[in-house]
Amino acid sequence: MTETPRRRDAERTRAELLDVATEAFAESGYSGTRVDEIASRTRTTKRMIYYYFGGKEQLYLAVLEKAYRGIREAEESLHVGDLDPVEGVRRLAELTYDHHLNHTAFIRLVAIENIHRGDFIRRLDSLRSLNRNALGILDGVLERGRADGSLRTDVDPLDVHIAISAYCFFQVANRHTFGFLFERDMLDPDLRDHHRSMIGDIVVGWLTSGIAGR
Amino acid sequence: MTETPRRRDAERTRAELLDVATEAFAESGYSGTRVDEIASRTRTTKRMIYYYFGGKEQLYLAVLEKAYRGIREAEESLHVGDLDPVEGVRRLAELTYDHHLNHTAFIRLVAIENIHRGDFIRRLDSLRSLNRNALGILDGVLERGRADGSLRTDVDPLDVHIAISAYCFFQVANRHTFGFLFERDMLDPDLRDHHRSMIGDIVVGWLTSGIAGR
DNA sequence: GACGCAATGTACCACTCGGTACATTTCTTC
DNA sequence: GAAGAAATGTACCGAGTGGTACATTGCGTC
Repeated sequence: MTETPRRRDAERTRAELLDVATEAFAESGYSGTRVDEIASRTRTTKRMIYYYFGGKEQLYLAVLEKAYRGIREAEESLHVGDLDPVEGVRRLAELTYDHHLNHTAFIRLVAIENIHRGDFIRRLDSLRSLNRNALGILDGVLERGRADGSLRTDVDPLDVHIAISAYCFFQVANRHTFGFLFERDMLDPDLRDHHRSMIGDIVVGWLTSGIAGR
Repeated sequence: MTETPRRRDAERTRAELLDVATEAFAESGYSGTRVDEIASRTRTTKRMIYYYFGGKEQLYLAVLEKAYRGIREAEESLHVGDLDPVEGVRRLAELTYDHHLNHTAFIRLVAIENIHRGDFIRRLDSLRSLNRNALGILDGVLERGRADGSLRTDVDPLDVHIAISAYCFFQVANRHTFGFLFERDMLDPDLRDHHRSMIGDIVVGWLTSGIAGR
C-alpha cells in the first residue's frame, strides 16, 4: 500500500482543487471554509492553491465563475419543444423545479454570494453576458402564447422567470429553517411530485387568468 | 467632551449587545462576524458578551431567537378583515410582500441560518410552537373561499404560504446576484408596486384557476 | 543525459480571533 | 458606612488561519 509517486499533471491538480473548493465553499460559506481544509481533501497541498489561484479569494472567484457557467450550460438543455404555449410554460416550470433540486450546491453558492451582497460576483464581468439572454426560451413560449391568445399579454419574461426561480430556490435554500418550523421536509421524495405540479399550476393559473375559456 | 462614567445598567448593556449583534450577524454571517467587532460597536467591552451570553455561539442563538419572536409578533398584525376570500388572499400576499421588504435583516438571518443547515435554530425548541399555527389567518380565508366556491379546494394553507413566502423572500434575499445578472434592482422603489401586485395576481390566478366564472 | 523550468512539498511565520484571569468599580442592603 | 455581590474594564493567551520562503523533484528539450 505504498504511495504511487504521483505523476505530475497541472490540469488535473488545478481541476481537483477547484472541485473540492466548490464543495467546501458551498458547504461552509466563504469565511467558514478553511484553506487547509480544502487542501487536505485533495491529494495535493495548500501550496498549490496559491500556485494556481493566488489565494483564497481568487479560488472562491474561480469556483463562482465555473459554477455559474456550468449551470448555464445545463439550462441550455431545457427545451420545451413545440408544446402549445400553456403546456410549454408548465413544462418549463417543472423542468426548472427539477433542475434546482439537482443542483443544490449551486443554490447554496448563490445564497452565500448574496449574503456577501454580491461583492464577488460583481467582479466577474464575463458572467453578465452569460445570463443576459438566458430568457430566450421563455420569451419564445410567451410570445407564442400571446399570439394565439392563450396567455396573458401583460407579463414579461423576466417576471415569469422571477416567479419560477423564487419558488424553486426557496424550496432548496430554505429547507432547513422551514422544515424545522413547519415540520415539512420540502425535499422529501414523496412530496416532489406535489411540489413539481404545484409550480406548474401556479404559473399556468397565473398566466391564463383573465383569458376567456379558462 | 469628557466621558460620563456610565451608570451601570445590566438590562441596557445586554440589550445593546443583542441589538448590535443582530445587525452584525445579519451583515456578515456567523463566521464572518467578529466578536471584537460587535463589542467595539457598543459602549461596553467584549468581556460583557461572555458575561451575559457565554460566548459567540450563545449570542448568535439569542439573536436568532429574538429575531424570530419579533417577526412573529409583527406578523400577527397582518389582518385581512372581512374582505371576500379572493380579495383576502390577494391582500394577504401583498401585505406579506411589504412585510418582507421591511424586514430585510431578518431575511438575511434566515438565509444565513439555512447556510448552516439550521444547526442553530434546531436548538431553539421554543420557536417551534411559535410558528406552528402561524397559518391561522391564511387558513381562515381559504376556508371561506372553499365554502363559497370562489377558491380552489385542493390546496392547503402551507402550500399557499410557501408560494407567497418564496416569492417575497427571493426578491429580498437574491437581490444582489439577480440584480447583477439581469440588471434589475428588485428593490427599486419604482418597481415595488409592480412586484407587489404581481404576487397578488399570481396567487389569485392560481387559487381561482378552474373556478367557473373567472 | 544534462539543462532548465514547471510543478510540488515542507516548514514556518505573522497575525487574527474567540476566550479568560484578574483587578476594579458601582450599587444594594443592613 | 461596611460588606458583599453584581457589573464592568484591562490585559493577555493560545489555537487557528491565510499566506510564504525555500528546497526538491519530475519532465520536456537539445
